[in-house]
Amino acid sequence: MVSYGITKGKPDNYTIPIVLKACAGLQALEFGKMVHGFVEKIEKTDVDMFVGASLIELYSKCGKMDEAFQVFLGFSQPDVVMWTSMITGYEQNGNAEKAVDFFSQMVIIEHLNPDPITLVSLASACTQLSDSKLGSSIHGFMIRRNLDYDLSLANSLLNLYAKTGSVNAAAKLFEKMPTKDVISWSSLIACYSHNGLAAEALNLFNEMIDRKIKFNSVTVVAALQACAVACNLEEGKRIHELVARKGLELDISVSTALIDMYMKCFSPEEALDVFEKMPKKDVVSWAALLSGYSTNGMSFKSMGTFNTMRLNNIKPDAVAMVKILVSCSDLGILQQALCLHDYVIKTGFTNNIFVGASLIELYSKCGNIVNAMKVFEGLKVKDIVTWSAIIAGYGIQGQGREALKLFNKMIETSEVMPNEVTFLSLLSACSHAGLIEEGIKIFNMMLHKYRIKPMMEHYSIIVDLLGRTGELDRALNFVEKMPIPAGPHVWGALLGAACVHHKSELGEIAAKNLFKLDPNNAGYHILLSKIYAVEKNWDNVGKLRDMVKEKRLKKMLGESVIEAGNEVHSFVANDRLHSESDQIYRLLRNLNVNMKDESHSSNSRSYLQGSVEVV
DNA sequence: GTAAGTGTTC
Repeated sequence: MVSYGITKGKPDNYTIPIVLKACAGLQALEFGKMVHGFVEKIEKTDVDMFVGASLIELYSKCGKMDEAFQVFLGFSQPDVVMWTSMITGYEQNGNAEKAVDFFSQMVIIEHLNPDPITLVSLASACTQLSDSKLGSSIHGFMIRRNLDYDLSLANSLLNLYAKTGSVNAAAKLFEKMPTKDVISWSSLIACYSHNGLAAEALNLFNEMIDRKIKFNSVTVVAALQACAVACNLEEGKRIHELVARKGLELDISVSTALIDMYMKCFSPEEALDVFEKMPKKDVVSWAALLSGYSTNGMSFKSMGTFNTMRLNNIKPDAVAMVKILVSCSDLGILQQALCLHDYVIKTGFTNNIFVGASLIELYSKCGNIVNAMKVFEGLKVKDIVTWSAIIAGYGIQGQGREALKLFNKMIETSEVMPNEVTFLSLLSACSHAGLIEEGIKIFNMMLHKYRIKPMMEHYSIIVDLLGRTGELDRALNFVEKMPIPAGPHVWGALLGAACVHHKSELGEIAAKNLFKLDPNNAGYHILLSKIYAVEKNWDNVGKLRDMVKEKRLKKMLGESVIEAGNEVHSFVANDRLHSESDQIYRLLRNLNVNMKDESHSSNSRSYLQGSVEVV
């Protein structure tokens, strides 16, 4: 310890917590341990609880919950603050279950009264666990104890509702809050954005501006996300100008959100412009750029960006890794897949379940199911995403029976429960392999055994399955009996089937619905005209062609890449539609948005030698 | 006189 020549006076129970807090803030574990030693030397028993709470905070901020618990055990009658310190510690170290456990012990066994701060930490733990039920009971408790005036507590509850998708509860709570700060406003805006309610989010943001309530970078990020989900370029540009005026543009999270917004609004040039103006770029901004390119059908450029990123000595995190694997999947280049897999191994992401699922997808899309299976089998932990990915993989290869076998294995040998996407993968596998009765059985199993409500995608795959095998009456009957109005993909599947089996009457029914639902899509007009052409009904063919011209419809452009020998060519194809498997994988990823960078090994630097070079 | 708590980007 440094001596300042002060010989009189020893640190006491007032000064020690201050020193410990400084250690916690600096993550200075060794120094903190010295202070701990000092405390134990002068106070063998009956350590002051203020000192105790500070010690718990020190250890938990340094990620040492076992040590924190040892300190806690040294007290026979810990008070609410000490209990709360433990709850907070577990929560902030990602062990929300333990946090809730401690809370129950404190209340049920020790009969201690939680205060607002205890409840804030408990609410954070519930958010981590997505436990909105427990959240509601916190809310009830809060009201009974007249604690609903506590701003931080209300904010953390608001956040809980926001993250668990309880939009109405969040909005209601916000309305009832007697005081609101920028966190309350930002949380509700983010809540709307994350739940796809872009108009509500932007309205709220504009209300803030109208009422001259100060917003910050967090608020702006949430508002930009709303523009991104709604593909609202105009509003996005307006917010861009606003943040530029306020000097928030150079905030790294704001610029990254701007890149993301421009990319999702299909404006890659503007996104690149923002990126290039950033004084400092981190792995998140690079990932936004490269994943944006793949969103815009420029996966080739995405791969190039990944290389530039590494040349700039930016180490990918698990999310960036997933993004680049997805770009490579879009291209379907096996040679690159092998390089990236090599890179994943060398950077120590092999046991990350999200990276694993993306690798399985990548190999499946490249047609190498053997390697996909090897990756799957090598994963220590297999969650529903990895199971669904391998099932979908077999489905794409047309190996429906294998997919069904894997599903049965999953149910028999693991605790993993199937979700919407698992069933989508299975149904798609059945459809590709022409397994009608199996597909129907799976669909019924989803409904009755697992009580999962079908999404539009499930309906359209069933229609596709029936249509593909020529069961057109059954398909139409199925559509008519759907509990929700059929969407464009359902009618599209029916139209496709009518086209294959030359049924113009059925094609007309499907097309009529499609023209209503998706009037600007040229593809449907062209499909119907193909049916007429087979019947040599040239009048109707002509009428349809005129319609397309009149509405100035164009088919969507998309990029494709072919691998020829050792060369890779990128070209623009004019009819690249998003395939079913793309959709399944996209849904699979979306169902797992709360991805955390867990297995990031610290000794992973760039190991790029010859064989690992990407594109 | 002293201890615990809320929202951000891929």
